[in-house]
Amino acid sequence: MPETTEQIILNKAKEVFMQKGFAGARMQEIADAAGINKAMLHYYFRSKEQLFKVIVEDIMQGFLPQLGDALAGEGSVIEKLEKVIRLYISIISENPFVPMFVLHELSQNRTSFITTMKKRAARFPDFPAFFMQIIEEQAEGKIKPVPPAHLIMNVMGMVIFPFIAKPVVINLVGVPEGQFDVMMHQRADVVVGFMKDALRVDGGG
Amino acid sequence: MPETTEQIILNKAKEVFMQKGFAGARMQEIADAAGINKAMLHYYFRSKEQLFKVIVEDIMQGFLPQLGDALAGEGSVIEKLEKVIRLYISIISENPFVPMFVLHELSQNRTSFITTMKKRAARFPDFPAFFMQIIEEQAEGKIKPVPPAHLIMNVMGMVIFPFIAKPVVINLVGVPEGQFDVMMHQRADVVVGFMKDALRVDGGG
DNA sequence: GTTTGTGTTAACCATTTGGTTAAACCATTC
DNA sequence: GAATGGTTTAACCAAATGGTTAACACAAAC
Repeated sequence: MPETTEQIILNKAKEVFMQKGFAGARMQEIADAAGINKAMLHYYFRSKEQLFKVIVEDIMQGFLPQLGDALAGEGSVIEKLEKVIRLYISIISENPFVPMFVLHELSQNRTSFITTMKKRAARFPDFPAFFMQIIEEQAEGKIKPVPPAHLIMNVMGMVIFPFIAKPVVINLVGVPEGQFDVMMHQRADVVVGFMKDALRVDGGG
Repeated sequence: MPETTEQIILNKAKEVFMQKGFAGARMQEIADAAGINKAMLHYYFRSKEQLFKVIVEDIMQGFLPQLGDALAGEGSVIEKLEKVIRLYISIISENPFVPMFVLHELSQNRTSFITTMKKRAARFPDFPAFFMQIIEEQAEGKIKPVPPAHLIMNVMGMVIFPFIAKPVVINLVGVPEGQFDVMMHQRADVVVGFMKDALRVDGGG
């Protein structure tokens, strides 16, 4: 099955946008990458903004529902957090540019994508429900009383930050480029362990 | 003492570059913000890249040495990490755009700033030395055996990530805008506690 | 009060960039 | 095989953008 032109554009545009950001990306570069004329971009997707929007939503569609699933099912808070950690490290490892891209564009609020997402997505992460569960387990003394919002910030930070900061880790901390991927491989276990140790209730809470 | 034109440019350019990134920033916008002619920008700083470079180095100069100091002095690993957490949350709170800016531009490696920094800076963070200390304390059984690089990634992730992800926290997690600043105020204590609990060696390690 | 040199401006320039147009291509339909 | 309609191309366009230039302001030096 030969890829359709539209698909080729979408894939290449995704690459370019993710690495350069909206402002840094050039329609000509996308066209070149896709091996087509620049006019085709406008034929299939009206404008740069339009193309960008489609891609952002496409990317988010690959991330948010999975988070929603992980938080929604059965299982204790710790089990769910472990699931989130392993899941996100895994999918980010295969899409290492996504976090920086999403967060950077979000910080420009060029996209009101979250509103868009919420509308269309069942399987949108239900944080209030998860926060409730956290509070309950903390009341039962099953886990340490870390404020829910802080807790998920801790976990998401530990998971996502290294990918965003890869150049810093390599150049500033001094981890060799090859070593980095190995580290990310071990990382799921490390973060899971760290999280469990931090939440463990032992002796005095 | 009236601000010199050069200083005004520097300050305004910093604002614009930090919020829009290099690619998104416009020389005209910087000129307008500074209340001067666009030609003045080139009079004082030759080119956009030049101006950008000066600003990046300026910003880094305000961050790296402090990290270096915190890691270098006396004190246990936990004490140093606590110092780092409190210090960085404090200075990032006052410069909330810096992390996203630095990390994004770094990911474009538009700047070889780290090389530049290393050359000129005494007080450049000495990670190898700090890693040694971590390994020693872990060998002595004072703290849990988390691989050093992972440990600082954990801490830096928990500290820096929330600022980078502010729009996500507000729109996705659902924290009200005003609440966010309050949370960041509490956050140093939360992260310090989380880190200590995770590193505590109790009963079985 | 003229010279001198820094600071400042308005006008201008070349290139880049997102976007458009009109014609050509080409498979399918009649 | 002519007509149809979606696809593709080359050429073009206007606006934006980084950068330059030549003249001007103006205080200090002479």
